[in-house]
Amino acid sequence: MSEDKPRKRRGAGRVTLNTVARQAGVSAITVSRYFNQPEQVSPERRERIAEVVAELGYVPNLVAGGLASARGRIVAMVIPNISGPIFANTIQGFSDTLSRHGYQLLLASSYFSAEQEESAVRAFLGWSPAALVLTSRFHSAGTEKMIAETEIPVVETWDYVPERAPVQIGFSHYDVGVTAARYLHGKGYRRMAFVQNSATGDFSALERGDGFAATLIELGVQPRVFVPDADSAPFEAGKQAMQALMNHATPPDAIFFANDTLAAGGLLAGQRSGLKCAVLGFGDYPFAEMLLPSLSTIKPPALEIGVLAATRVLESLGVLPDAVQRLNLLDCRLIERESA
Amino acid sequence: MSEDKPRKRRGAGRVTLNTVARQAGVSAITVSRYFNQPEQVSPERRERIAEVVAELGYVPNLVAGGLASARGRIVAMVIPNISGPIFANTIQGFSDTLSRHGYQLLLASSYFSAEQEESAVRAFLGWSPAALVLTSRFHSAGTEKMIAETEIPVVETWDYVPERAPVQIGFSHYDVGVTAARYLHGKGYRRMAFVQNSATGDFSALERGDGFAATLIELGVQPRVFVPDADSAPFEAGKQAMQALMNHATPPDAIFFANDTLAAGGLLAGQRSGLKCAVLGFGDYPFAEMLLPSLSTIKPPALEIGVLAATRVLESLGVLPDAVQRLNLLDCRLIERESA
DNA sequence: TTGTAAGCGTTATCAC
DNA sequence: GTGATAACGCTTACAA
Repeated sequence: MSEDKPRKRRGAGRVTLNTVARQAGVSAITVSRYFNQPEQVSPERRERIAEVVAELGYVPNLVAGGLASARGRIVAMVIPNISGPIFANTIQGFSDTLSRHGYQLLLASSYFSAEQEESAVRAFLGWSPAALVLTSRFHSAGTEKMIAETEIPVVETWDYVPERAPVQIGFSHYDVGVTAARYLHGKGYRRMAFVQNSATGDFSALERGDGFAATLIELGVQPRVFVPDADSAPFEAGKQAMQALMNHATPPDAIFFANDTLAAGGLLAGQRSGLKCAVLGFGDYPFAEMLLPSLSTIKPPALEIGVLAATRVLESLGVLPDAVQRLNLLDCRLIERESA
Repeated sequence: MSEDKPRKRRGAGRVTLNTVARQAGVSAITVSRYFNQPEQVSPERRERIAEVVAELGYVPNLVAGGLASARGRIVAMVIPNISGPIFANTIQGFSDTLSRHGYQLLLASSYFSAEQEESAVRAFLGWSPAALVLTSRFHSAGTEKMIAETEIPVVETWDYVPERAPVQIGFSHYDVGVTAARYLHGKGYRRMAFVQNSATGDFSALERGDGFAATLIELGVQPRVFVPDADSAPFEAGKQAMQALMNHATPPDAIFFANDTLAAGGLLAGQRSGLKCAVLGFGDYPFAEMLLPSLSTIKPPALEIGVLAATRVLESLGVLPDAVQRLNLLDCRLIERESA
């Protein structure tokens, strides 16, 4: 109303939708439509508004828009860690797919801690994101409650089990263990061990171990399991594991590590001390092909998970057309290199 | 007003500040204070409000708060890429430091493209973030205009030059090149080459090369520069570089690569074909110590950059007390391993 | 195709 | 210490 003295307290004198509208000689809602349903605005006005927007350098206030429409173009993701090589590709694929459609990524890491995940989810929900993406199906009771009650789409990544309610995009970690066991057994190895992840809270890694052990038993082989010091550095934990296992009276002839960093540690420890033992990793981290011997490993569909998660989110938001067939169970690929 | 029939159109029947206030028998603003300045609310009411909040599972709507106060607890960051080993640590440190103080991270990647960076910045500004963090000092004109006009704090990371207006947190890439040249020269090498990054748009890498070349010339050594195919995969580009350089009539005795992935490619190519050439990388990527020979490299303060950037942001927002001394120029450390 | 009026859920302001 | 009231900048609903 007070057009001559618009500065009140907050956005004092800022360029708003109304500024643009006045300048263009239209109403605010028309400018709003220009941005959101341009086809509903006549070409002449469209052109005029475009001019004014450029001239004034107007940037739509998405916070206000989000409040008014109760749906911001923002998607929240909680992931165990950002810097690890494994999830980074998922984030990248997710973020890129989102931003290609005008959505932004709100990100936090949980470090495999259910409490940290819960607090991140709580904070995120306050932004009323368009969707929420989590990792794995292991959450705190508080998180479960929130995702059960929220109305926004929730997607779980890096996991796949039949009975869950939220959409899941990933693969069965148990089956990865099965694949590893069959592969090594098929190569003729008979004394096999699994090395757990040193990061506590990585339940998915435990599942890989379970699948591995169960399959070996089926095949008539008694599996051994090595548990590194909790929360020790993975590379060092891998070295430690290799040394400990090879000191045994009947050392293994093949070891399946919970991830490639552990495997790299094992490989190097074996290499440096002249031990002969096949090594299989999980992750296909960028360095796997750089090692000597190069590391055989199981490659999870990290990037695809991110892209597909974003796609499913955009579908349920109506931004993308619904896929006819929703294939959310992805494949892991065994990559045979020199180490096993 | 219509308390008996609150469902209008949007947030139909949602738990809001008012719901809590009514239930607790106080006014909305008191509940608001309970969250933002709890010390201004009497202990009895505080307790009562806490009960109601828990009972109703109330989550404050940060979008509404952001609109009302014109400052959301959200910080935007644009980084060349998320999945690369080099920036991942910066993001991690940044995100963790922020969330420790109740701020959330809005993230996008630019792939070293000034256009993508600009479009990300434009989208982000619409969320009126509390601050904006970019990478390097190379931006499009549009981005420069926006950061000049915005009133929120802008921080540039991974760079440090004296004359810039925005706060910069990082180091001099030119000086990294100087360090590399002096180090290799000091080790007795005399025929040296620099391998550029295969990713176009990585101007910082070019600066490292400049510092390297200029210093070598000062030292009386003529530098050679190898330029890989534009946008080829870095690991392959490194192999290619090594092969090409070693095929020369007077092959180099030491090569400084623009980053560790390139260096790893070079190292492996040399290793596999029995060539003898010292290799120095940049980045200290996680695999550097896993290679055979292990990779000598220059370690940038990736994590520290993220933490410090967040710290500076929080300081300028008044969340953290202003540091007495603001040391924004960080050190790179040369890590001597086996390869050089 | 365009406009008017009424919120969205919170915080700033000012009064008590 | 507490509250009434008016924004914040936009979109929904409805009308023209």
